[in-house]
Amino acid sequence: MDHPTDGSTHELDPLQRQVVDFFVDGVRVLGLPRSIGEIYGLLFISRVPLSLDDLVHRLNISKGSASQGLRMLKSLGAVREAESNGGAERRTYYEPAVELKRLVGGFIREQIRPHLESGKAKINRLAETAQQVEDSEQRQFLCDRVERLENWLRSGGRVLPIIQRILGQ
Amino acid sequence: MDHPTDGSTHELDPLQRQVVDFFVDGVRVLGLPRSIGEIYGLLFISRVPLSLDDLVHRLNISKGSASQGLRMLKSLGAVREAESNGGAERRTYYEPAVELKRLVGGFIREQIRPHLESGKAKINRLAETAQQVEDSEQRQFLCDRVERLENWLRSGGRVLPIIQRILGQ
DNA sequence: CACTTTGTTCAAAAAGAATTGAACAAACCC
DNA sequence: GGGTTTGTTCAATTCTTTTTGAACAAAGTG
Repeated sequence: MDHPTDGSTHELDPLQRQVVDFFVDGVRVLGLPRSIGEIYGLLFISRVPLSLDDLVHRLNISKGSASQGLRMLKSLGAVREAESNGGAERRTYYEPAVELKRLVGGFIREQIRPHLESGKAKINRLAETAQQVEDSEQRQFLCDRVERLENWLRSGGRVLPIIQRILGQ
Repeated sequence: MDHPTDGSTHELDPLQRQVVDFFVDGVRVLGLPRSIGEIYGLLFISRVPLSLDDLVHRLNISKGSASQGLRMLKSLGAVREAESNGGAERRTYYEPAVELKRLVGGFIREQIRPHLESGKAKINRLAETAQQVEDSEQRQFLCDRVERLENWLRSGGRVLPIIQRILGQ
C-alpha cells in the first residue's frame, strides 16, 4: 500500500525544489503562509493531481498543515478537486488553477475586497466623529483628511476591476 | 522644557485613536509592521509636523521603533522632513505625504519591483534546469509551466505602471 | 572640553503567526 | 458492529517578526 502517484514518493528533485521555493517566496509577498506556497508550488509542477497524503509525504508537512493549506487554496480558487477517474476512488486529488486571472480574482475577492469594505465602514465612523469636533478650523482639517481617505478607497475600488481585466489577457 | 507640539502631549484622543487604528490595519494588509501604521496614522491626522520624540510619547513606542519606522516610511516616500521654520531648530520634524500616487509609487518601487526582479532571475534559472530534463514529454510539460510563470511576471510588470497612472488621478 | 540634546544600532525580549500532532468525525467495508 | 481509510479541528509548540532599551555616535552649546 504505497502511493508513488507521480513517479516519486519522497524528496523533491532539484527542479521541484526550485519551483516550490519560488512559490514560497511568492506567497510571502502576498502575506500568505509558507505552507500555501509549498502546496501550490508542488501541485503546479505536477503532471497529475496529488492527494493530501502525497503533499504530506513529499513536502514533509503535517496533515494539519496540508488540510488547512488546501482549504485556503480552495477558498482562493487556486486549487480544485480533480475529477476522479473511475468512481472507485474515495480519496480526493487536487490540481492547481493555472490561469493568472483566476488566481488574481480569488485573491482580490478573498483578501482585498473584505478589507476595502471594512475600511469604508471605519471611515464612515470617522467622518461622524470628525463632524462633532467643536473648533471649526480643526474640524475643517479633519474633514479634509477624511475625505482624502474616502478618495483613496474609491480609487482602490476602481482599480481592482481594471487589474482583473488586464490580467485576464 | 515640555513639548506639547499640537496641543496635546500624551494620550491620543478618540479620533486620533480611530485614525491610527485605521492605518495599523491598513499597513498590516500590506505586510508592514504595526508601528509603521501608527506613525504614519498620527502624522496623517496632525496639523503640524511631529518630531521623533512626539511620536515616542504620543504613541507609547520606543525610540528605536520610531527611528526605524521613520526610516522605512522615508524610504517609501510616505513621510518627509518638514522645512524647519527658523534655522534655530535642530530637531527634525516629519510630515506625511498624502497623495495616493506617491504612496503607491513608493510601495511599488520598494516592495514590489524588487520581488518581480528576483522572481525573473529565479525563473531564468528554472528554465535552464527544465531544458536539461531527459524525458521529452516531461520536459515539454515543465517548459510549458515555466513559460506560464514568465507570462505571469510579464503581466505583473505591465500592470504596475497602469495602476500608478490610474491612482495619479 | 565636558555636557546636553537628538537620533541610530543591534542583541535580547516580547509578541504574533504558522505548524504540529493527537483527538475526533465521517464514510466506507466486511 | 468493529475496523480501516481519509480528512478536519484546535490547543500546544515552534518559528518568525517586531519591539524594546541600553549603548553608542554625532552635533550643538557654554
